[in-house]
Amino acid sequence: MRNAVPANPLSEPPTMLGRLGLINVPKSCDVLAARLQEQILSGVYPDGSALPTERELVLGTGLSRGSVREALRILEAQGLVHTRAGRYGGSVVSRPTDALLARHINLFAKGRSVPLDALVEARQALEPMVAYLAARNRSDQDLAALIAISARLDAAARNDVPRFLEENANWHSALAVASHNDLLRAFTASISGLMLEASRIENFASEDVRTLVTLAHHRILRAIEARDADAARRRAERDVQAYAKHLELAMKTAGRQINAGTRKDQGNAANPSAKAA
Amino acid sequence: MRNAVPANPLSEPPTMLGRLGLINVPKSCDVLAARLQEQILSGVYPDGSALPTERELVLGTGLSRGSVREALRILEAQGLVHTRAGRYGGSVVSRPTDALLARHINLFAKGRSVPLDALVEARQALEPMVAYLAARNRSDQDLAALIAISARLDAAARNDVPRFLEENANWHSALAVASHNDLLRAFTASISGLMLEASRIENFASEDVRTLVTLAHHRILRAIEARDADAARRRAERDVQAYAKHLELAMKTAGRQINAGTRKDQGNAANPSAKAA
DNA sequence: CCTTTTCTATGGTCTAACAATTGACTAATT
DNA sequence: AATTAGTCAATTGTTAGACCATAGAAAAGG
Repeated sequence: MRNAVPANPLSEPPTMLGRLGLINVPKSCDVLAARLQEQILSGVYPDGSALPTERELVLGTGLSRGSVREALRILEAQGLVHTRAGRYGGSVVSRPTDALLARHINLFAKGRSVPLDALVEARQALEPMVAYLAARNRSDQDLAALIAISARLDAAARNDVPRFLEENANWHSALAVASHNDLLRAFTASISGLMLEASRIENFASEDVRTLVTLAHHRILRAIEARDADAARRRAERDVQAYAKHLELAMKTAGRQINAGTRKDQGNAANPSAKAA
Repeated sequence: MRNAVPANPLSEPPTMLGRLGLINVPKSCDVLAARLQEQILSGVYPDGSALPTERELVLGTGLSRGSVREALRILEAQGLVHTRAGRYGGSVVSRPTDALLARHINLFAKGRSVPLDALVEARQALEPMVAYLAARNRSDQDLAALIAISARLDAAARNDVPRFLEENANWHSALAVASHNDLLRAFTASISGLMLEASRIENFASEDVRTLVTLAHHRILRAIEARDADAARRRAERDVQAYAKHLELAMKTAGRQINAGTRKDQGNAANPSAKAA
C-alpha cells in the first residue's frame, strides 16, 4: 500500500514522495489538550476561571467523555488546571507551581541519570546570581527567614547530620525566595532537593564540610543583610567553588560516579500491582 | 454527616478531629501513575523497555481501562513513556527530552508571566558557566556547529533581523550543547526560546545591539576554540552584563514591563500542538 | 438564627463494544 | 527468487451508556 493508486500513470516517483514528510496523526486528547492550553495561555481562560464542564466539552468538541478526560489529565500534569469533584466543581485554571516545575526537573534529572557533577555545576552557575539578587531584592521577611534557618543550621551542624542536610537545602531555597526571581527560585529549589537526596545517601558531609558550609552561609547572610549585592555574589562564588573542589576530591577517593537517579531501594513494601512482566 | 457514627458515645470531640488533618482521596489514575513512575525511576522498567499492555494493567490493578489510560496520559505528559498503536505497540519507557523540559519551563514562565528581567537574570547566571564548560568540554563537532551558526549570524546581522534573532537563539543553544551538561542545556534552550519569542515581538534589536552581540559571540568563540575556559567565562560575564544594561535602558524608555507570557498574537503560526519530537 | 435534610450538577469509575493501526505472516504475481 | 499484495491478530484509539461519590446550594425544620 505504498502508493494509493498503483495503476495511475500519474503516480509520483519515489523522489516526489520524499517531499511529503512524515504525517503524524495526533490523538484526539492531545489535540484538545493543545487547544485548551493555547486558550489558557492566551488569556481566554484566565487564572482562576473555570473551564467548561466535561459534558460541555463533550458537546462542544464532538469527542467522547473519555477523550475529554484524558485531555484534562494532560493539562493537570502540566499544572495548568486543577479539577475538583462535586457540584459546582470542575476544572479550574491555575498557574504552574514551583513544586510542579521542580518535579519535572527532577524527573528529567533522574530519568537521564544526570551526574552529580552537573548538578553542582548548575548550582555554581545559579548561586552567585541568586545571592546577588537576594541582597538587592530581599524583604525584611526574607531576611528573617534566612536568619531563622541559619540558626537551625548551626544547631544541627554539630551532631545532627540529616537535619543539617535538610536545613541546608532549606537555606538555599530561602535564598532563592529572597531573590524574587520565579525562574531561579524554581531551578534552585529543584537542584537543592536533588542534592539533598544525593547527599543523604552518599554522606559526604564530613565535619569540615559542615563547618565550611556554615561559615560560608554566614558570610553571605551578612552581605544580604547589608544589601551589598556585589559582596554577596563574590562570596557565593567563592564558597560554591570551594564546595565543588571538596566534592571533586571526595568523589575521586570514592572512585565512582554519583547520579541524580539513585537506583538503590528495590524493597517496595506495597506491591499490589504485580502483573505479568 | 460530619461524623460517621453520630450516636456513638465514643465519638471524638472536635479537638481530636483536628489532629487528623485533611484526608486527600487520590484518584485511581494518579495512584497508578505514581506507582508506575516510581517503578520506572527505580529501574524496574528500564529505558526502552515495554510497560504491560493496557489490558494487562487492567488485570493487574483491578482498575478499568479508562483509568489505566488516564494514568498513561499522565506519564506521557511527564515524558516517561511513549505510546504506539497497533500490534506490537504499547507504552515504551523513555527518558524525558530536553524539548519536553523546555516546554514545561515555558509553561511555567508563561503561566506565571515571568518578567523579561527575570529571564535575563537567569541567562546572566547560566551563560558564564555554560561558556566555561563549553570551553572545557567541547568536542570538535560542537566547535564546528558553533562556527557554522556564527557565520550565519554574521550574515544575518546586517539586514535580516528575524533571522538574526533566530540564529542568536541557536547560538546560545549550541553553546549549551557544547557544555555537555544536560541540565544547563535544557535550561538554556528554554530561556533562549522564551527570549526569542519576546524579542520577536518587542524588536529591541537595534543595529548597535546586533553588532554588540556579534562581537561578543566572536570573543567567546575564540576562547572556546582555544579551550580557555576562564577566558570564556569572563567574556560571557562581560557580554551578558552589557546586554542586560542595554535592555534595561530600552525598557526604561519604553516605560513598561515585558513578560514571558505575551498575550498578543492570537493566530500563532507556530503549531503549539507539536508533540514530543 | 442555626441545624439538618434533600436535591442535583458535577467529576470518578466501570463495562462493553467497535474502529483504526500496525507489524508479521502468507499467498499471488512477475 | 524477488517483489508485491492480501490477510491476520494484537494492540491502542474512541465511543456510548450507565452508575457511584462528592459537595455545595437550597429547602425544610427546629
